[in-house]
Amino acid sequence: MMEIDENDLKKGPWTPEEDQKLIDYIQKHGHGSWRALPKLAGLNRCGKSCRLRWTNYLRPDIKRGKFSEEEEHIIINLHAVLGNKWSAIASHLPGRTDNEIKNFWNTHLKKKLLQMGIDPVTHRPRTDLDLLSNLPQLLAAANLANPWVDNVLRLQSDATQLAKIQVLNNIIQVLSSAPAPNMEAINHFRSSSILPDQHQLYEYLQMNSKLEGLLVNGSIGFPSTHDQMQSKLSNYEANFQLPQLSGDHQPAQNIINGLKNYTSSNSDCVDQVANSSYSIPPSNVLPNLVSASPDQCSSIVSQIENQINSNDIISNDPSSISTTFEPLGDIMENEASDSYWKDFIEQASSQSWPMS
DNA sequence: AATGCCGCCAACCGCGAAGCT
DNA sequence: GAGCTTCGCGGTTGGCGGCAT
Repeated sequence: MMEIDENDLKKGPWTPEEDQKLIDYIQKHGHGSWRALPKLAGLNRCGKSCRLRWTNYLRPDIKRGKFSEEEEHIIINLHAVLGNKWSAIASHLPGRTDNEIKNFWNTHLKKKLLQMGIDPVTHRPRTDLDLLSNLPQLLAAANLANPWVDNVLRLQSDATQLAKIQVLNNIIQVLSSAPAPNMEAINHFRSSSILPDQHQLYEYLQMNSKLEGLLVNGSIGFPSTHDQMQSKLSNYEANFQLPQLSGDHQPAQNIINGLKNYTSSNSDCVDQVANSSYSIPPSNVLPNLVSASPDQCSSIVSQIENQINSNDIISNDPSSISTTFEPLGDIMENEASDSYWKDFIEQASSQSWPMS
């Protein structure tokens, strides 16, 4: 425990006597040179150890005890902007030291954010999926010819519908992660006249995690039946109470309505595929598929793939969302019976998203 | 009661920046 | 400008206490 280093300087925990010596000396003389201080104060410690003891523990203006909820919010929000700049964060919290904040972050806040589904490093919703980068595989999945399924041809068209739903599922994930607070967004708020308070920003972070949780918490990240899909959407709708940061939530509502309508009108398809021996793999582990589809299905899929490749829409950059929807809209236009699909894509792409 | 595990947090360590000669 | 010293920061360590077995 207690240790003496090679220069006979004491290390380890400070005794009350040592604390008192340090306090007395600094109150009388100020700390001056930390290197010279221990000798002058009669302490058998190195200057660095004295400085740390003073700045992290003995300073009279130190606030001890539990962090308040407001302090928590401030730390989280500042961390989103500043990263691990503990001293910079501490400067916004009178009475708190960088060491204390760092410890609090590592032992409490980090876990809390993870539990909320927020990546404590990026402050964006955690996602194990590579979102739109799965799109080509996903769409290829519509071109099904699963050797384990007897009624391959019927399932092929069903799977096409299902793939679309999963595309929408991914779109929601992209949208829900798009407005995650980042440097730019927070700076925007700072300079704007609609500066939100810390609580609003915090609620906003929580909202992101709710969205993500609803979408990815399922065992395979996708509702397996029509009923589950509808139930998920209802939950999503019920939870969709974004803080009023910068306007309406119409895009999100459109998406929810769109998915509800779409899954309603295709409930047979969703249930059939889900209940068949064809199982929907996790969206990030799509199977290798053999092309053997009816003309219509095959043609749609290849068009989608071509469009995706030619428009280079695979991106994790949230700012690319609006352009992402444009080629999809064009593609869907070719399927006359799915005019709603196109409307939905257009609606989603034409509306701006809060904070984006 | 003894033991092991785990979370918390004070303290240490290493490194880079700033200041001084 | 180079070399040395001092300071401050962020990452890591290790002791302590609480809890489970």
